[in-house]
Amino acid sequence: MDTGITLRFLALKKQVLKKQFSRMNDRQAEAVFHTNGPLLILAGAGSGKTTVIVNRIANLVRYGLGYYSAYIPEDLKEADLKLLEQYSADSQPLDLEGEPRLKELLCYHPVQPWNILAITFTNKAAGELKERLTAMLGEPAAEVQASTFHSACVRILRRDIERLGYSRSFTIYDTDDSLRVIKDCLKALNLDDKMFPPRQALSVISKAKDAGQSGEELLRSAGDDYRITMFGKIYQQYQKALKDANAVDFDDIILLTVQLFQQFPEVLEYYQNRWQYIMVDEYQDTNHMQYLLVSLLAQKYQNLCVVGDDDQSIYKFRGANIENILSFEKQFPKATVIRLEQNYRCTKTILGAANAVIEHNLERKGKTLWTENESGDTIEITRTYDEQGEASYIAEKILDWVKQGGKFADNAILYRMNAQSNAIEKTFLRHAIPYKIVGGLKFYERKEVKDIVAYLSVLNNPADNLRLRRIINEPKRGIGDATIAAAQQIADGLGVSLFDVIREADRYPALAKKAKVLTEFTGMLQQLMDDVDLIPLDELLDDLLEKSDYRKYLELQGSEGKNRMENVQELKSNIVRYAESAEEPLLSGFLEEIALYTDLDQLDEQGDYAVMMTLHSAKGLEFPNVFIAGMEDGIFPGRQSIGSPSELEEERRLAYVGITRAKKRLYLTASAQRLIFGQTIRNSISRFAMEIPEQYRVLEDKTVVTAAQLKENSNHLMRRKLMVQSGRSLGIGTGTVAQEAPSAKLKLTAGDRVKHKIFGEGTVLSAVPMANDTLVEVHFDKVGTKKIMQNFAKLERI
DNA sequence: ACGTGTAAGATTTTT
DNA sequence: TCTTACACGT
Repeated sequence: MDTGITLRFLALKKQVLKKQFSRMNDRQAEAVFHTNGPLLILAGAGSGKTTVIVNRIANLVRYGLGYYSAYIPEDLKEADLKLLEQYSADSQPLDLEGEPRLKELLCYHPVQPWNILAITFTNKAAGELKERLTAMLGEPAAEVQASTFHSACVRILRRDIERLGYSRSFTIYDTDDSLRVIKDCLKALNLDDKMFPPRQALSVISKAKDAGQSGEELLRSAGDDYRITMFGKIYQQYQKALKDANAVDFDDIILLTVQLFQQFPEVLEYYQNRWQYIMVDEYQDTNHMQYLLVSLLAQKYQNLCVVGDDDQSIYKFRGANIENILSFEKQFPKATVIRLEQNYRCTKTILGAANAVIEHNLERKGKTLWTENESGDTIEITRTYDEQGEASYIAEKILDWVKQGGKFADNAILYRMNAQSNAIEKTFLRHAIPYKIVGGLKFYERKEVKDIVAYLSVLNNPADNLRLRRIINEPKRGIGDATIAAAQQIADGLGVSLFDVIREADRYPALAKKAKVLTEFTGMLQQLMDDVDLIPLDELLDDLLEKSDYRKYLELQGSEGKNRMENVQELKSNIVRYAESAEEPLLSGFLEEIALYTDLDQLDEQGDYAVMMTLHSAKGLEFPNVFIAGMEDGIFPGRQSIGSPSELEEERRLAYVGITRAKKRLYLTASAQRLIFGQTIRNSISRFAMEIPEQYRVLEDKTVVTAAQLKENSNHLMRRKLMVQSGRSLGIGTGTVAQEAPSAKLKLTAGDRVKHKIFGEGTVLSAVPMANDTLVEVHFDKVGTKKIMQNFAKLERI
């Protein structure tokens, strides 16, 4: 064959394929066309990393190794080149099925979608990835596995955990459950929980698990260190409790999977063959065990692509090991490294600020983002007198924005800790700004929801002692601590579960007195268990509410109970939603889903709400306008981090994440004083704000309070008392949608006589329209002159 | 066994 | 400021 035609073919093929991904810049295209071998993509904020992942998968599935392959199809003819030429300028998706010859020319070893595993940080990210893949690839996208580390591992464990001595119906314990177990262990070991704070114990155990250390190994490594010895004992006890309850914690999910792979090479090989192409997003936030997991899986084919940004590593406190990304090239010597440094999200101003701030960190790979976007508005740094002033400032800016035709949903308010949301929430309520809070009081952490989930968990896994004890006397059945302790003792003695003991309570003299209630209780559960696989899940929930008397119990609680019932109903609609979406709805499947669920996952784009969340939750999101509240030394960076250079760097990375969430406008607010944990503290402006070069920012000082504002503030206090807690009802971790929009505009003028619920009757002195309301000054006959917001106080004219 | 009251404690970030 | 734990009385 003459070489001219083959060379022209290879060049033309590249051209056609490149055109297929013409929206990629050169670096991105390089990442997309890289197929085999380890690949590290250092992707800066807003550099289109999800797009790259999606396109890379699409390329693998559609064209396989086609781009770089020197393979020449059989009987290549001039007509083939003509065919390719036809498409060489066309970026429309090619119809490979409709043009078989085109497929032969362009594809080489296309990858089966089910051979691809994409790991993301949150379920939401996994969902988005799938959505975008479906848009590009159509049906085959469904076969690609996109999930979090935890859900991928749970699926693996569901198949094979019996090899490790657990049963397949294992329960997943969240942090709260784990803490309770630790507390029980401390009691059993006769240890003081002040000497050994449960949280600290849990963190020690978590670190040990990340290092692959068992309780015994921790104990052995302790030497004569008393504290570590004790933590080792707690760890042993804790792990035994989990295993007895057939439960795993978050760390176990990863650790056990790794152990499964290490101890059973045939299982590992199965998954190595199953997932020949692995992609990991947010690689900077993986911990050591996750690294181990990934390297085991990728060992055979070495087709591992990790995407991350060392500057956005913000989970060190949770064990994330920034080393994973910093030394990827050492761990995978043949790795290709691609840097994505063009930012498509932010204005030049915002990006300049972000770059300048992060440059103060020493521990980094070092990269500088650039953008072709416009320079945009200057960053406003505003210092207010107190947190109410801060909140009002934010509210004002948002109302301005909306008045100019913008949406509430264009705005995000980010803060360092959830406690800061309160002041902002109240102010938004007052200004009728609709908002949603992500995180904070979580839906699945509410007592009534946890109770019902505990019931369901026990139905699924009767060995789950912890959850059984949670519900055994909820609602009250006359089964007290003494009875439970006696039963637990028998259970421990016989080496069976608590459930098995109380089910046959009449066999044990120690339980004789309570045998009737105990067996009634287990009988009730048994009836439900018999139905688990027979009736729809939502019916099961209804039965449960009746048979357990939980509904009755809530009904006796008046309005509070009503509220709780609403949350239970919300749980039920979640079950229905799950049953509709799952291929095979199972109780265990539902429990698994909610165990790995976070509030972030249900943040939807529908509805026009301003969003409030912590800086951590904001990772991966973007908004036209971003407010970062509490830009103060002592808050952000937090007090504890100021002494430690490495912690300070982590805080600075968090600042970097926050700043780069903004597409158009960035507002930083600091308060001269604020009430936190019941104490007033004074802070100076955050060093991070000051690290932004002056060319990008303006500083505005609003700390000087006018007399009118002071009065306004005291009115707020008064009004707050009137407000009671009107909100706080809606389900699923949403905050409350601002209630009533300003009611019928009653125009008041000086001289009008009005009536107020508490102050009685009075005469209007002045009325000044404000944001969404009117500030009226009224001289009340009995209590003198007051300034009030008209709509809020529901003034009536008489 | 259960409900009430008071005291102490805790507050970073979360799969 | 808010929640949780424990002690007390019933």
